[in-house]
Amino acid sequence: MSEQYGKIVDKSFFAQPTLTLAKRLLGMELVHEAPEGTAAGRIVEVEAYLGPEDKAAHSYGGRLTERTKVMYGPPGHAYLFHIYGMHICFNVVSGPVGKPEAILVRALEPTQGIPLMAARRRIAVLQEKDGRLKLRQRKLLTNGPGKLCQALGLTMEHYGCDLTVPPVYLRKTGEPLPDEAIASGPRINIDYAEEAREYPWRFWIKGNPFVSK
DNA sequence: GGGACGATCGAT
DNA sequence: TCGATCGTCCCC
Repeated sequence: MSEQYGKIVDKSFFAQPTLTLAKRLLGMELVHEAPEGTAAGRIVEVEAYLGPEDKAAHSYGGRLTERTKVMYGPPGHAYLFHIYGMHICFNVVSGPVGKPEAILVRALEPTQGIPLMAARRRIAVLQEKDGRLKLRQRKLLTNGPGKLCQALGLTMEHYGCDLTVPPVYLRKTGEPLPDEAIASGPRINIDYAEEAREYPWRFWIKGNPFVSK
């Protein structure tokens, strides 16, 4: 086990190119300490959105609105947005000040606060004899960008928060994953993005069962 | 003021 | 494959 285990990331961690940072996020934990309890999961799937040049990005063409403004600030903060009128997605702001890039977290492997996550997701708790949720049930908690926000209790109140301090932060779990353990491919649900549809900017941990469908 | 749309989810 | 559901954006 690494001596880095359990440490919260510091600001310098975010000073790397967005595609590199996206892969470095894989394997790290996203944690939310809420009044009702702490919930966390290991990041197993992400997508990078590279600002003005990327037709799939909310900041395409330098679009600057109340919704997108946090992406123009320093990296390591939370960009959350509403989607389809009923879901929220969580992103890590990336890129230097003035360069509006972000990394969408698409799926987690639950690690802490699983009963709390199940309650938030309103999933009936079917347990094994040892008290753990069945794998099939644990997957339903966080295998999608909207699901993981609901499970962790992330809301628009967390818009812009600093991910190097509680209540929402990133925690190291060991050494970075080797490239051989990482798969990549086109991003999901961006049919409107023309040539950007094909960019292989979705990254996930090979073979991990908690990756979204 | 109003219309169109969406980095999703869950049921069919 | 499709409908739900509403904040955001942009145009009128």
